[in-house]
Amino acid sequence: MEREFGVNYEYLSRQYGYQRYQCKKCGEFFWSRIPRDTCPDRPCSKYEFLYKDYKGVKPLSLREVREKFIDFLKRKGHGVIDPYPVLAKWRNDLYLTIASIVVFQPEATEGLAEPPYNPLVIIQPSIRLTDIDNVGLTFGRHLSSFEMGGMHAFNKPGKFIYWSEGILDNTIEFFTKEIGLNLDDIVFKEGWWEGGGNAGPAPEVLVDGMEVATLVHMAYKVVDGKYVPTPVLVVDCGYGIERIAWLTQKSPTGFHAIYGDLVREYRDILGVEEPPYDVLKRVVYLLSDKEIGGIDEYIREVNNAGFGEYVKQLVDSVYLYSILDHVRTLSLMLSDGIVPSNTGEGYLARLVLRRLFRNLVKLRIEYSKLPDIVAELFDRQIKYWRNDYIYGKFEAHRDYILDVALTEVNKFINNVLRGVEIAEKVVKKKKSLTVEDLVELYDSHGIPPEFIAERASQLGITVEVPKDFYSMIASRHASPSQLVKTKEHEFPGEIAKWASSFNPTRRVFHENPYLTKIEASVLGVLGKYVVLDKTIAYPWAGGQDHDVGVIRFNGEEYKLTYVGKVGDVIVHVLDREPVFKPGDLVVVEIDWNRRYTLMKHHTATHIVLAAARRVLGDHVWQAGAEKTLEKARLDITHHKPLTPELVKEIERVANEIVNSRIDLKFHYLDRFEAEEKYGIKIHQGGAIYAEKLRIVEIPGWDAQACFGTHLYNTSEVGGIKIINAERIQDGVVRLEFIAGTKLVEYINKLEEEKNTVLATIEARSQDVVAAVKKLVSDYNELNTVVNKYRELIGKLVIEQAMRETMNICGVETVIVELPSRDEKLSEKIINELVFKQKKLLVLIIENTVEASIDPEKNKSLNIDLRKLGQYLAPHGYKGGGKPDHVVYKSQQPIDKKIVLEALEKTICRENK
RNA sequence: GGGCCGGUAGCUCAGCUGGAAGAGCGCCGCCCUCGCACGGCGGAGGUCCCGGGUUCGAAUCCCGGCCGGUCCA
Repeated sequence: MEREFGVNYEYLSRQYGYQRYQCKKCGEFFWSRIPRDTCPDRPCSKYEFLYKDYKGVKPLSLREVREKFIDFLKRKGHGVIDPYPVLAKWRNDLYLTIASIVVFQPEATEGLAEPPYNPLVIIQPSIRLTDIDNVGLTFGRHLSSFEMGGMHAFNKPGKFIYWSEGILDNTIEFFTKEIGLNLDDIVFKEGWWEGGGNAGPAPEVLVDGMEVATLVHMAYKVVDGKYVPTPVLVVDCGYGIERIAWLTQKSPTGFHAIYGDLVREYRDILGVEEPPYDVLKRVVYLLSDKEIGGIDEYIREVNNAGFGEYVKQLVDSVYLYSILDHVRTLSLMLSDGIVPSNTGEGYLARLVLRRLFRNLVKLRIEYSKLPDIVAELFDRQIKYWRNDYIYGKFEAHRDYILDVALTEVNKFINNVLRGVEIAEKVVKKKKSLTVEDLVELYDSHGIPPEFIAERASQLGITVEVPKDFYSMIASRHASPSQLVKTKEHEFPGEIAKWASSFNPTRRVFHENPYLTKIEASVLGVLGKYVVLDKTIAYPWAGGQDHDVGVIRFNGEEYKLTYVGKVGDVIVHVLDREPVFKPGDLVVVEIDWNRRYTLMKHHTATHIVLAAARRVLGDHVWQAGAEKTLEKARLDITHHKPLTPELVKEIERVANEIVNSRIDLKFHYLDRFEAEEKYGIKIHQGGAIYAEKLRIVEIPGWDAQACFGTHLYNTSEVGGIKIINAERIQDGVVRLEFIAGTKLVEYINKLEEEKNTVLATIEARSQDVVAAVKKLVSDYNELNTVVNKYRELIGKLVIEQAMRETMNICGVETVIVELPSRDEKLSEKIINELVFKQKKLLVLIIENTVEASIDPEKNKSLNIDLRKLGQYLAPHGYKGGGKPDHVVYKSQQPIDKKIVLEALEKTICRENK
């Protein structure tokens, strides 16, 4: 199998004179034209390319590398695909585009749909955050986002494009003829690639220490840990566009090659000094075969290399590079519509944002200046990439990018300020910080331990941050779960199994959503479950509620209580077991009023989404939706809560679409055709993997892959009223709305509520506002009066109590009885009698008796009122309290005599 | 989707081993001052997120929910 599907090294040897060698350092095998002891890959080799004199290589900019790559493969018969977004909305197992092949998975790689061209070439910006800590430290080898030059072909039985020989020919021709390298410079290292359920041999293309391409021969599927040949042999070759540019330019770092003048602009903004050109290049060279785990190791290595005097510039530059990188990655993410959030892909954006901000802090940028600096950095980057093939789109999303950056930087600042407070509190309280404290501060409050250590040292406390801190965090979290679980209403296993044995049900509700009655023949019956050859009953799917109705047979009528989907088979659930059998003809009739409302709500949902995108921007995606008889619900991504004005504006635009009387269009297209025609925005309801997608189009406004039943014209919606708009989580706003005749029901309900309010407050006029205002002012007036009476009664009660003061064993005691609870009155009485007059107060209200004495006074008296309990308990009193304040409760009305006796015993014995 | 932290006066928060709801800032009035600031005295302002439970008694303990934050997928 290896030989059949594998890399044709034999061809490499015969055609190009390569021979196999084993690296004496790492032991791996590689192919070279000239004898070599070691492979030209780190850590076995340094970046030799930095100082090598390539005769035929001209320095190429990023753009030139891209152009050469595309033009070359175009000449070799490859069709050109424009870059896809980094937000992988067509996949439900990935958030971000991590490689060019991701664009074509799974439809093209599984043979479900034809790719747009075959073979094809694409320059695909890809995001990989796993190595984000290394960005900067490796001077350009690691980037959080990079351009992958993708060379792809899909070989199917009967349609062979090219395989290993073609891969090797193209690669060698590109690097020699287009880039100008000598064949002797190019080495192929044997490798194996595995990911996303696929695998295959994957030689790495190495040039003097730099891996410039990986040639994945995707030939296997991984099924239960075993390699199974794939039906489609996929050529998945990725060329590192940035690395190639760096190689040809031989600039000290990859960042110089990518960002050119922007490096200097960022230096000026951030006040970072440039290390001397030769020093920088030398350090990059010397460190290029080292594995550098962090900034401390880096400093050590710089010192070891003898460049200690430049350490500050060199360290600051690492942060600078990482800042350049993060700003570009974020601009990409935000341009493609990611909304920062505490969950999902939004969290990945926030992760990069927070790292960017932390790096700025490390460059000693003051918090107060952070917002301006951040805005400036994004602004410069957007300008730098103006009109660029890949990043030119930044400019169109400038407002959104800057808005998000500022929102997030402010959140970050608040978070840090709050974090410092929390950290200080803990430090002050405990005088020291344990590792657990650090973990909690980071995990629950997002405060990095470095920040705490710094703050603590200012307070004179040393805090040790363990080296493996972040892996401790990782181990604190549970093992990873599935990325996305699509919610489907599920039948019991046996029913699902039974249903899936039938042919797909003909979906007449798609052919004509206005049919209310149809004759169909029975294919299968299992208990109350029925499968027909065709149906007009819509199943629970795509967030649209199922239909209800009846199925008739021979004058017998069965209620259709639920309709569901098992794959392409539609299952009808009846109220009881039917008498009809497979082969019988039945009549299906649906509840049209319900269906029509659901249709209106569904079309309204597409309209509201279109309106929200128009009003708020392209970053708005559907994050969830549900259409029921009562109302429709649409969750959209947006970075801020919606103001009432914005909600009104969305509603206005939505109704404008209704009034424009637009005919909807329905198409069946494969994914690539649909994306080509309508863009990635068709994937609103999550990815659907199918040969053909059903596209519902509101021309000029919206097009999405959708299973639901829709109106033929927007005007049928009648009208749309947004009844609720709330933020349901960070980055997601929920809109709830109703359409059509539901508006009347809604208004009727409001009217009823209004009338109920009016009736309850016995208003004479129909003016609710005036009536409620009057009610409130009456209430306030009444309160004022009650307060005055409370004042008066309090005074009277207190006066009477004072007159009736008793002397119990030398303690001045007063008894007050109140008919009912009034917290404010009690408070007043207690304040006066206990704390000012220094009496022992017994307050009897309903079934409770409360005794209190001023704690100050009690210091000399030394009475423990809790002793009352001993004497009261036999009479069924329960309670307790503090020495100077107790409360006892009885089931019966309070008997004053019992209380007085208990009090005497308590005080008199106490004082003896 | 999961873990963790939090929700108390207009704001920032304390109180959380159950027992009379607090501080600072802000607000109102008075004193001091030519006036302001500072200072002093007095005052208003509370559904202790919601619901249930345990208890004589819950801001505090238990259960459920809502909301916010944060980390990780």
